Amino acid sequence: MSLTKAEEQLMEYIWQKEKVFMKELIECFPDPKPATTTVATLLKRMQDKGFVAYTLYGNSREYYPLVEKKDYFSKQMSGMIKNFFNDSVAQFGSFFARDTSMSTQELEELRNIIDEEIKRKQNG
Amino acid sequence: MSLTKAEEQLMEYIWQKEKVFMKELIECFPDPKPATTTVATLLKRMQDKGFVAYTLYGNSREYYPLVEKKDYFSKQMSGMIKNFFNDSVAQFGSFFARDTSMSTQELEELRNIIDEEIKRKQNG
DNA sequence: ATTTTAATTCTACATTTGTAGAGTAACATA
DNA sequence: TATGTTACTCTACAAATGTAGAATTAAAAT
Repeated sequence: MSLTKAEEQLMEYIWQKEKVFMKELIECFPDPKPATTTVATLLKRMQDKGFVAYTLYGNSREYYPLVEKKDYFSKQMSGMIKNFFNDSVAQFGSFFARDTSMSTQELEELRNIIDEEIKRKQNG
Repeated sequence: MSLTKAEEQLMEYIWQKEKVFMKELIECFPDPKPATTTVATLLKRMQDKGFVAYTLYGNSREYYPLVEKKDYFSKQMSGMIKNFFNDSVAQFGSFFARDTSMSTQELEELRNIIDEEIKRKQNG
């Protein structure tokens, strides 16, 4: 199962904070901030889906993610790559380099990252 | 505005075919195929959203995309990058290289693509 | 102990999305 | 031209989503 838009937004704040009480979460939102009940509903649904859990402190809960951002994101990416690029990561990469408006500098930075990654994989 | 999951699936077929009649679209789906009315509804909504248009041939319509796949996809990516990577393409690239399960071969392929792209940009 | 405050649950409701039946219009053909 | 065929529109409806009021519970403050 996957997060909806509203849940995803909230999840992003949770990932940022690592651990967080509802009150703090609401403060993360720009005005107009959602009602506490709205956030509570989303948190509930996210628990049901297995994305967050909490530790009880007194009467309030400190929420934390059960799914890592990178795993969630990877899954999202896989989905897109599957749908749009015939399940070929390379085809996607090609698209990404060509058709995303990256500056030369950004491209070079990316190439360096990839280079390092290749080396890292070759060594161990 | 953006496409829903079902619309996106349909759009993918339209992009593949470039021009297509509803009948052919339905054939694209795996069994169990959706009812014609279902596809018709989706096509209608997609027209309203400005994603497809059609040419009339007799009493039937040949649909074609108004939005290019790469543009649509770019926008999707931008959204994700904005949400998950603080609007930094490089940060995304870094994530992509490190945390997506790409083989060394795929990474090398990607590096070559990026290299070419850098050269292309430097020349003209 | 009583009041205040804050978090959680229950319930609700409008909107969006996925899906399709029934009816209608137009075309093909006997 | 009557009849079947196909595509489209209108309408409908269940499920998912975004949002939040009312009631409840529990902690905190006085």
